[in-house]
Amino acid sequence: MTPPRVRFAPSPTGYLHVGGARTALFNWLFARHTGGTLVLRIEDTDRERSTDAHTQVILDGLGWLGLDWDEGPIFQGTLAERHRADALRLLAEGKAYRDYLTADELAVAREAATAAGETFRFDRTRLALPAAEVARREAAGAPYAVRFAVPDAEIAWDDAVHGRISWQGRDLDDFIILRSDGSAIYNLAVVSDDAAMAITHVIRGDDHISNTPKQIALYRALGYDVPIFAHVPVILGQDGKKLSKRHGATAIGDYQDMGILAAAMRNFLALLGWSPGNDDEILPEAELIARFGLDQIQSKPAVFDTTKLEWMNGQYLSSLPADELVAPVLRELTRLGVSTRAERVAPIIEVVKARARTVTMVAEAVRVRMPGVEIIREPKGDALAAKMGERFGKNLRLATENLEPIPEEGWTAPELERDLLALAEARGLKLGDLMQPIRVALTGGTVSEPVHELLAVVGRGESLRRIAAAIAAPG
RNA sequence: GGCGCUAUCGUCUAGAGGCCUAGGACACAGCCCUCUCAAGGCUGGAACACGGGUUCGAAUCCCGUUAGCGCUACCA
Repeated sequence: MTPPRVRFAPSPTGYLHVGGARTALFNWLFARHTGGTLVLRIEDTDRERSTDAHTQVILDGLGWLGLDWDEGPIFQGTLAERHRADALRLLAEGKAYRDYLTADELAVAREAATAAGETFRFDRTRLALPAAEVARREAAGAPYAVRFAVPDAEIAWDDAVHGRISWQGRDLDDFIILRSDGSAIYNLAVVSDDAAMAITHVIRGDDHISNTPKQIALYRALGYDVPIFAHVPVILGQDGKKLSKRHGATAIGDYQDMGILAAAMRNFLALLGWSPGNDDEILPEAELIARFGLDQIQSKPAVFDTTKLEWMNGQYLSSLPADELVAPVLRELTRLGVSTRAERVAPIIEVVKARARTVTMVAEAVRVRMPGVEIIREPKGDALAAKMGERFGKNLRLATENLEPIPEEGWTAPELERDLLALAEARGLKLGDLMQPIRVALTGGTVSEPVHELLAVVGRGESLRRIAAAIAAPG
């Protein structure tokens, strides 16, 4: 069996939507799983709305997700001649016909039908102009559109995700394949391209189901092999409506900005509408590729759950080595206006990553642990100081007395832990009463990694300075 | 309106006639661990849209109803 050829064909009329990204991911997983070829085709035939900037955003988004392609990007705009030739061939073979009706005349007919409470249908016999009028317009060189004569027969296919889907040709209008300006309409262009590119599996959004019978009719009329279709359901927002800007982040770039890791995004998107068949949730790239299959794609739409995405991101944050997080964290720190180096940041990431759900949270935690930065006092930190009253400052002074003698070389997590534990023991202090004030002094808040690790990562000088400041300016 | 698609916990899903008094994950609640918070562990509440069939037996097959969504362009 020859390896499959699939394609991802976005329109550069906007950013890369999560739905589009998932379609791309499914195509990519299928290609990688089967050893097939993924073609990237940019469908830029809508000249009004297509822009190079959008194309770039889409390419960037795919790159961020780690999705690569084997052929392309091919710009559909450059293929117009072949589209036209296919349409003209259909015309020559009598499988399509000229329609001299102008767009305005068509609109009038449509309105009339709607006003009469009827369903508007393009009726070949009823709407067609009288022969004399056709001849007159033809002689005058009037522009015409080309309509495909849909055969009155059953059009059915075995969809890889939905099973058998069947339509009656008579339920389809004779649709236009060539505009009066000579350019091809989407349905024809897609068929022409997919056939020319020898695409074997069309994996695309559910919203194309109703285009499929038209396209199959076109494949048949043109004598091309009909590919296998796999229609992937749409992604919905929390309210069950199609995911849109109203729901907040929908562009793939938004998630990058939110501090989502590409690996987590990929994993999450894969599980949205696809299942490996068992209870596994965390599936690294290789696993995804190994287990992916069209038949495990869900046939109903899925609601996008940002909370679960963040949970998954937290899982990746915890398990990924700090080294792999340095780049995204550095990127985020730059956005926060902090410039630093990888060597400084890596050890801090190591101790804070387990507690974070997003790269943004990691970056913020890293920032707070760097010398000379301003500490933002959190309400909980103040509340603790207030609750402890005098003991807050007293315990901090006690801690200082014990920590100050520790030399720079001894300022390590194990050493500090031993020292702090001994102090609490000696003074009969509850561990929390000793540790929490230090935590508040160093971070402003009540949550962090274990205090000895925190002290180690912040460093001797900065730690002592922050504790002193907290003693001087209590809650 | 017509045509088509879909229907398991709040959400993502497992389930391809008996293994289902329906399993897992997120979220939620409680407990454990613990200097805090995460993580982790344990426990709990929570679903087969409805109605008919078929069958010894149905979440699983068929039909209908309801609901949601998509298309119905000289957009893609």
